[in-house]
Amino acid sequence: MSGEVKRGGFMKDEIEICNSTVIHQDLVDKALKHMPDARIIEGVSSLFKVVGDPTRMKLLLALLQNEMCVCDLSATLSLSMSAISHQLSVLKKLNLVRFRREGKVVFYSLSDDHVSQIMKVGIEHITE
Amino acid sequence: MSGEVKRGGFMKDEIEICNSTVIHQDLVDKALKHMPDARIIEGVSSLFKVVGDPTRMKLLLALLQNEMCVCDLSATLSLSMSAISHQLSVLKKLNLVRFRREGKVVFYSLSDDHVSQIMKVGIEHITE
DNA sequence: CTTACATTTGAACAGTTGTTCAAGTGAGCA
DNA sequence: TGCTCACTTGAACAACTGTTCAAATGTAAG
Repeated sequence: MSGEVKRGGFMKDEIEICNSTVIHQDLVDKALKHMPDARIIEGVSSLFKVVGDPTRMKLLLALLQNEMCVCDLSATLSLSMSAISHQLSVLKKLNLVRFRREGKVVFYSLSDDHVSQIMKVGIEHITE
Repeated sequence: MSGEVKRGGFMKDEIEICNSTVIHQDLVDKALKHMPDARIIEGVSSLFKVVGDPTRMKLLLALLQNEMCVCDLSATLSLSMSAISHQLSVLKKLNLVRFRREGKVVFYSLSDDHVSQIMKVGIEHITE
């Protein structure tokens, strides 16, 4: 279906995404020049993605106050322990929480204050 | 299927989420006391959710440098103009970007520096 | 009016996400 | 040893997300 002629008449193999002349090549170049490395963008956005979920944000906010066990968190968020545990494992994978076993109970806590700082900035900007 | 007997044999009508005794009621209370309002949590997490996508983050990073049109952004991110436009509409809905029409071209820019500050914090924490 | 073109919009689709349910660990205790 | 309990794990499933495609706007110019 409609495998038309592209507009291949150009000498440079240009990006076929924007199939017209790039309007402001200088701006594009400048934006690309200042664009952080792909890994950094990936890292930052996955960090934000984690806090971008209300459940995980509540978990982190709760742990900001105290070290807590899964059952406590379950009661605090009114969510099943399974759901909590799944989300905690996400936070674990991103190294945002630590855990410590004491008998049958597992206590979770924030692993550093990166997250709390980020949440603080977010809250400030929303509430102001 | 399998609508079995739950485990109804308990005397107190306790929270059915965490079907055992809440281990540390004091910690739960403290966490709940300091928990921000549901609206705030929702607002903050949706703000983070927006930046939690690499494409949108790149868009915002590009716009941090210059006001740019859709075609420029398309070339910068190597993504179709349609995809860019869809994501820009998400950013528009959250009031993170402004736009300005000049003839056939629409220029987008950051609507304030909330976002840039948040991205900066995120990048700092990842790169350090 | 017609054409060209930058952009927007809606439908569709695959891929991802968060929760639930049921089964599985593993630690303490009878 | 066997039971209870706090927690974890895997599968399943509905809901959501991001991109693509095709069609629609809206503006400028012929």
